[in-house]
Amino acid sequence: MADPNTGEGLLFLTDEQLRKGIEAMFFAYRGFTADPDRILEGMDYGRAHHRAVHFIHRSPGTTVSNLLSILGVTKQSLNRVLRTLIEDGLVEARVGRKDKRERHLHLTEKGRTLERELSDAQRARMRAAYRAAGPAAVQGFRTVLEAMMDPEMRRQYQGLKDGGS
Amino acid sequence: MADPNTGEGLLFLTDEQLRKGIEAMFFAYRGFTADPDRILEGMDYGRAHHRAVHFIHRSPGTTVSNLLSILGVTKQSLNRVLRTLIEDGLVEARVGRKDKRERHLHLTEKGRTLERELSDAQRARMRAAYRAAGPAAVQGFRTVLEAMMDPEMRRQYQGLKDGGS
DNA sequence: CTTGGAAAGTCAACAAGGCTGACGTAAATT
DNA sequence: AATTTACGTCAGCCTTGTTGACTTTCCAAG
Repeated sequence: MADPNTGEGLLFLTDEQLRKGIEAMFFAYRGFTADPDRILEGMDYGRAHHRAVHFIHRSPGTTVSNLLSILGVTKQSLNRVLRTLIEDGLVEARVGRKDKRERHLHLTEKGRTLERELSDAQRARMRAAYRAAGPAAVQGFRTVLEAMMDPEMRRQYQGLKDGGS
Repeated sequence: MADPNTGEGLLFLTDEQLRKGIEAMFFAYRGFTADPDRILEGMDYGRAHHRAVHFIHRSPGTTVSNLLSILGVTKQSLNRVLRTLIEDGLVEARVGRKDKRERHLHLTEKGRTLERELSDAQRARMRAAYRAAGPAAVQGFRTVLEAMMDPEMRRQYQGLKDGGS
């Protein structure tokens, strides 16, 4: 056991352990999206609307292209979602003051109500999981997830200043 | 600070921390699926085929209904995927010996080749993340993910005996 | 002041992968 | 013999992603 590659220290890198991690991601993500999905079904909205509402809430006044790069979809795809949200009065698109080509996105009161409903549900599950796992586990959870992201996404994740208007 | 609810010990349960966890899941899952998606694009296959191949590999001889409950989709949806995999010679469906209604699913050599390519890519990212985060973080990662699952999924995740034939 | 190009929006067409409902068949179970 | 189970299939629908082509607006550089 002089060889560090055969020592106990690296047992967490075996293919079997990695497979368990992969499956954990798969099953956990299902749980992660289950509650908002349940709320959304019945309304005319889906997961794509949830994501848009979430990130507009997080960064009020964000522009369309900003949102595009966060969500990683095409503008046509986002536009379809955004249009219904604006038509239904959940989102307001304000023409930029400095650059009038830009649209700064804000939630209306109605939009904030939906956002709260969705995020309350999602946070409730998250909170239960965090509480059950404890602070040390949560720290590890965040560390591994961050290491799994593409560098570009990691930048999106870490830098939330944004804002503007 | 005699009240435990205001102590430092629960700071990891604030809404802000939970929001960070939610976004970490979102961005990490994108990274998680990126590499297999890249391999699959160009072939006639997608993420659904990957999932089927993964779980058939994990539990050779599993039945169709078994797979249905693991993947959580309708039989029509799974059938569309399974049919192409069988037609293309990646998966073999053997009629059950004891119960001839059942189809026991196995990967062919060709199927194993694709499985290996996909899981190698996915494991590579996972391994890099694990290595960067360290064993303690990995332990926490798994603990939190497990706590996030629906109870039913947790059972699927934990009990992998299965097998059959 | 003109113009090139970025930002935003729109139309059309298409694909993957979910879903429901209805129906058929073979085999096991009662 | 009747019912239930496991599986397959046809048809049709929805959401959410894609590409391509085109227009309008408007900032900024020449």
